Amino acid sequence: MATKPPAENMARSTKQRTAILELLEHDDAFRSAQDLHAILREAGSKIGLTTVYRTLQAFAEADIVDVMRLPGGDHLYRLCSAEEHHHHLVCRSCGRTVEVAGPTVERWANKVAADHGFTEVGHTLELHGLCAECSQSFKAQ
Amino acid sequence: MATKPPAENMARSTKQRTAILELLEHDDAFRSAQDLHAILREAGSKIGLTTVYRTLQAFAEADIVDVMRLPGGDHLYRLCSAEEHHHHLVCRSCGRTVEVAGPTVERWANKVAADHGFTEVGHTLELHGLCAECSQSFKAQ
DNA sequence: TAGGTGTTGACAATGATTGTCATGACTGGG
DNA sequence: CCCAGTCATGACAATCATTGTCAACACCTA
Ligand SMILES: [Zn+2]
Ligand SMILES: [Zn+2]
Ligand SMILES: [Zn+2]
Ligand SMILES: [Zn+2]
Repeated sequence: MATKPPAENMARSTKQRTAILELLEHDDAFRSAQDLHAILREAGSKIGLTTVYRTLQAFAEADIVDVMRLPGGDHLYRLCSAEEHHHHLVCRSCGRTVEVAGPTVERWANKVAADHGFTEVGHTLELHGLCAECSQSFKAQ
Repeated sequence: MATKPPAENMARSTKQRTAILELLEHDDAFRSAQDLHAILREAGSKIGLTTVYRTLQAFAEADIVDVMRLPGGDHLYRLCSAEEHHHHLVCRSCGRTVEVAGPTVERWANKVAADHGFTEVGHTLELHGLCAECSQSFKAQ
């Protein structure tokens, strides 16, 4: 149950990985591989789409980034500060994301699972809505 | 905020829809469109894959079935008894599913969202583990 | 029973993700 | 500093669930 090995398959440090990491550091919303690729190309990088996909996957395995799935099924990535288990409150308009801990939920989940005889329980939880700012914009039509 | 119109686009009753519905009625696990299609063909039906997809979508829109997404991104469907909002406790080995209500979670979600100035909040939550039976099998190696 | 319309199914198209593999970029040792 | 040994990259092909198309069909009702 320990945290995964820090960097399973990230032996070397490269321009591409650095570039992606830097992008993520200046962004508090979840982004897709395609988005990041587009941004990097826009900025003049010759990075390949495949590389972006692979790098993001590696980051995810190493728990360097959090992954979330869009209703459509696409993967989105975000650099998260919290080291421990947490969930996300995402603005469905601008993408702004807040990390939230859910001790209440964790307890509830464990109890429910136990009550039904389940073991090895895990869970996925995500909150989505309109952030304060976007709520305003919408109210003002 | 009322429940969606019962049957937006399901004007007629057909053999295919009946067949799919019947399959779902005798199954308490989530199944994919492809699974259901395979089973129906197996049983001699000439139903088309496209039809299964469309029907399942329609059922989902009409809140006749619940949808869940696999880590890989595929859609799974299940006929649910509870009419109100609920979540799922799924066995990741055999797929057996239990419906659970989560008043605690609902309250928690609303509070967290409000604390951060978010409005129009919704959430997705799912529990997965090993059911009592599968836990046994695994323990017995 | 016949017509109007919702449905079907074979097939093509989509599009994000993954596989391939020759070429290029790190890094540690000499 | 230079080189070999790897690991990483990127252009391109391949997957594969899902969606789009559209002519042939099946409901249902008047
Ligand atoms: Zn949690
Ligand atoms: Zn916002
Ligand atoms: Zn359900
Ligand atoms: Zn089970």
